[in-house]
Order: sequence, then structure tokens, then C-alpha cells
Amino acid sequence: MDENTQEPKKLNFIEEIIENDLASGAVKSVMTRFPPEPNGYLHLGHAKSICLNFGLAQKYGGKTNLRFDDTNPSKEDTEYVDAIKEDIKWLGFQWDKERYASDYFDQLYEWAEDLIKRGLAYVDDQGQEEISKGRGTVEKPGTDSPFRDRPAEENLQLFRDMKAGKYADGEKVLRAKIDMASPNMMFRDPILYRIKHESHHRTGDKWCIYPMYDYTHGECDSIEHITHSICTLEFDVHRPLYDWFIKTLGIWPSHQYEFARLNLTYTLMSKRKLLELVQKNLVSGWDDPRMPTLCGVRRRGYTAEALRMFCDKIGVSKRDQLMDIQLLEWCVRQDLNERSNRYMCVQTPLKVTITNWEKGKVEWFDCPLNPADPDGAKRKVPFTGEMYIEKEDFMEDAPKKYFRLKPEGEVRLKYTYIIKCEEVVKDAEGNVVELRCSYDPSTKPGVGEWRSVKGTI
RNA sequence: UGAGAUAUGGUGUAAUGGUAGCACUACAGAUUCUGGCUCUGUCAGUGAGGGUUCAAAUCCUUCUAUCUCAACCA
Repeated sequence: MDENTQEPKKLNFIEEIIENDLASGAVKSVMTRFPPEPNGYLHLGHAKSICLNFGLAQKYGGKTNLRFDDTNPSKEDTEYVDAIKEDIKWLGFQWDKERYASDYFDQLYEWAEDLIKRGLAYVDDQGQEEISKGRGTVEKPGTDSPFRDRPAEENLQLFRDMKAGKYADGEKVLRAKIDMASPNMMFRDPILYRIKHESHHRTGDKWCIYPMYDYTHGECDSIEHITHSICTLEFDVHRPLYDWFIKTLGIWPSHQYEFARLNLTYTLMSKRKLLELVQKNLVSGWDDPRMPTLCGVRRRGYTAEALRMFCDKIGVSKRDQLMDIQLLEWCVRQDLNERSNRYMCVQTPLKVTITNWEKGKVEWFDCPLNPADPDGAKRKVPFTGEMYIEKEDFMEDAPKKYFRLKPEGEVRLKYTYIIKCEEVVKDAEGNVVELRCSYDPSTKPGVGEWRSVKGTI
């Protein structure tokens, strides 16, 4: 179809937001980010996010940063960082800047002190269980921590001591002072920092306190001037908090938008569970061809083009999405059909003897590697007096709609002659062990009139 | 019995007050030097009730269903 006469594709809801923002001048250009946590390999669900984030920026002349959300050293590793980068490149995208949440640890810390000084954050000595209890439930408001009203000076000292390593893991946390009775659980004094005496894959032992996701993500977006921070639906209750930090800190106003994550029928799409399969050796690794990881489907033979086509077709919305895996497979077939070479093999052989073939003669035929490109590359296939066909390609008592070989039946051996089954040879048990056939010399491809038969094997 | 989000064929996704369209699936047929591809056709949808309007998937209203949130995970 002519590109120019093609109807413009309908905008998805995020594209609409972007076009409005661009038109109203709310943003000058588009900046997105893809923010994986380096704690596992990328899977098909990430492909959707990658295509969206990079695709949007591409479409509107913007850029996309790759930012690793590495705020939890106990789960993260450089092995994952490398694999993630490789997979994104393979999918066909190039990021602008490579960044890490850990690049901003100093800035984040400074802002935390700022919040403390302004009476908006406090150090809580309660243990995990007490904090959890104090948070209340979705239906019942929480209660204030007994440490909530510590003076700013004391909080500052305590926080600096936390950073200096004076306390053990879990002994203290830094919390934002917002509203323990908020109907949104996210506002019930969320934890900003926790103590973890653990080595970080990038910052080593510099830190023993690490920021939490909610405190980190919006600020990182802001620092990088991300205009459209696109994430999955489950984060929508986090958005008010995301906005709260940006507003309270008075920093560059990034905005978050949510879309439905991709689910596939018959497919496990949880990093946690995929990790379990790997750790329990139930699969040979992250790139086991049965895995829905990008490296897994790549090994399986899926192409990046097919994946991009799939992501383009599934659309973007806020409805929970459970895609039929058959659409993915259709995309893969579509792409592979055009580009893959064809070869033949026989898995369960049945001997065929050509009775009227000159003994010892070998005739070579040129077979196109891809039938869609008959003038393209060829390979040579020999035709001799003794060959093997797939056992399934012969039936003694064939139903009407069976188009392959049967007694007295004709079939073309692909790219070569038509043969006719003259005699069926059986062993003592009555199993078919050999077919004695004649070939029709007049059916040589490219010579004389083309004769069609129903079956080609 | 909290807050937020979402409801269109089996699955996804369009239609932004004016003919409910497209893709995948399924089924039927045509074609075929791959029982593939391609082509044609068929089945099939606005969660429910009320209201506004000449006209409602779309606006108003009541209800229902589903998902998310109570990690010192992201």
C-alpha cells in the first residue's frame, strides 16, 4: 500500500496527551525513560514498555534515557544490567543517556535532609511490625508513630547517624510526615530510607542507607527532565505521592502516566517467578527457549521485528490486558515467513524406490531457499533411485481429503518429479517398509507443460 | 463497610453526540510445487437500569463487575 494514502494510525491515549502537551506548550520536547530494576532479565512485558517509551520519543522527536532503578542492593547485580542493555539493543532501540538511580544518591540524601529540616520527615525507631500495624488497613486509618513529633534537630542528627552506620539494619527508618489517616495508603508516612549494610553493585560500601522507590523515582525523573514518565497501572495510587515529592521539593515537574501491563495467555510474566524457575534449575537459564524472556524468545527464533510488530498491534490502554498468545505467534509467523530459508528433513523415514530410474544416476535440482523469492538464493537437492519420505506422507487406506501418497496415487516430490505409488512392500508383521514408485520424466520442472497434482511432499 | 482505576464480539483495540470499524482467534470456501502464506466469506460486541436528545458506546444518574493499594520490593 502507498505510504501516503495510508490512513493515519489512530492515536493511543498517551500520544494524545503528548500531542496536547506539545500543542499547549506544556512541554517543549518529549523525554521518556525506560527504568528497569536490574534484578532479573527483561521479558515480553518489558518489550511493550520499551516499544512504548522509545517509540513515543522517536515519534515526537524526543529522547529516551535508560535508567536503572537500583535502590535495593540486595536484589541487584551487574549481570542484569548487562543483559538488559543487550536486550534493548537487540529489540532495536538506542537510549540517549545511561543513568542509574544510584547516580543521584547524594542529591536524594540532600533533599531528605531538607525535608527533615522543614519538619516533613522524621526518624522512626519502630520495628517493621509496629510500623505495619500503625499504618492501619485500607479501611481503617493508621495511627501516628510515637516518634512522629521528634524535633527536626534530633531527626537530623539521627539521620546522619543512620548514614554514618551507627545503627543496625532495621533499627531505624526515615519517614515522610504526611497523613496517617489518608485514604490513600501511600500517604501514611511512607518510608524514605532504610538501613541496609550491604554492598551496592555500583556504589560499593559508600552507603548503608538506601532510598525507597517512591522517594526515588519521581526525583530521578525530575532531574532528567522526563516529560512523560510512563509506567504500569499498579502505580497509579503512587502518583499522588510522586507529585507530592516533586511539589514539596519544588523541583522540575515530571508527570507520571499509567498504562495496562501486558499479560499473555499461558505465559508466566512475573520476574519473581521466572527467577524461581532459574534458581531451581527448572529451566536451563534465563535464555531457555521456553522462557518468555527476550533472550529466551530470541533463542527460540523470534525476531525483534516480530516483537515490535506485536507491540504495535496490541495497543495501549488502561484496561487490564490479557493478550491471546496466538497474536504474538501470528506476528512471528508473519515476519519469519518472509525471511526464513526453507529446508527439508525426514524425521520418520519410509523408503521409496524409483523403479524406472536409471541405476546409480543422480540428478541435481535447484531449490529456492525462500519460495517468496524464487530468483533468490538456491540450494542443490539430489534425486536418485532410492529416497526416503516421511512415514506420515503415505497412507494405505487414505480418506478422501488425504492429498499425499497412497496406493496408485500420485504426488510431487517438492521441486522435482511427480511419482506414482505402484507397490507397497510390507514386512512379516504387515508394516509398510518400502514403497515402489515410478517417476514421470515429463514432469521435470521448467521443462514442458506444468502438471499439477494435489499433493506435494 | 476506604481510596483509586477500568468496563465495546472469545481476545485485544478504534469510533470524543450522527452508519459500532479493524486485527487475532474460530468456522466455511478459493488458491497453492509447504495441509504454510495469500484471498473471500461467516459467526460474534457497547456490563445493567433509568434519564437528556431528532439522534447516546459517547452526556447525566443509580447500580453491578473486575483490577490496584495495608514490603524497611520495584
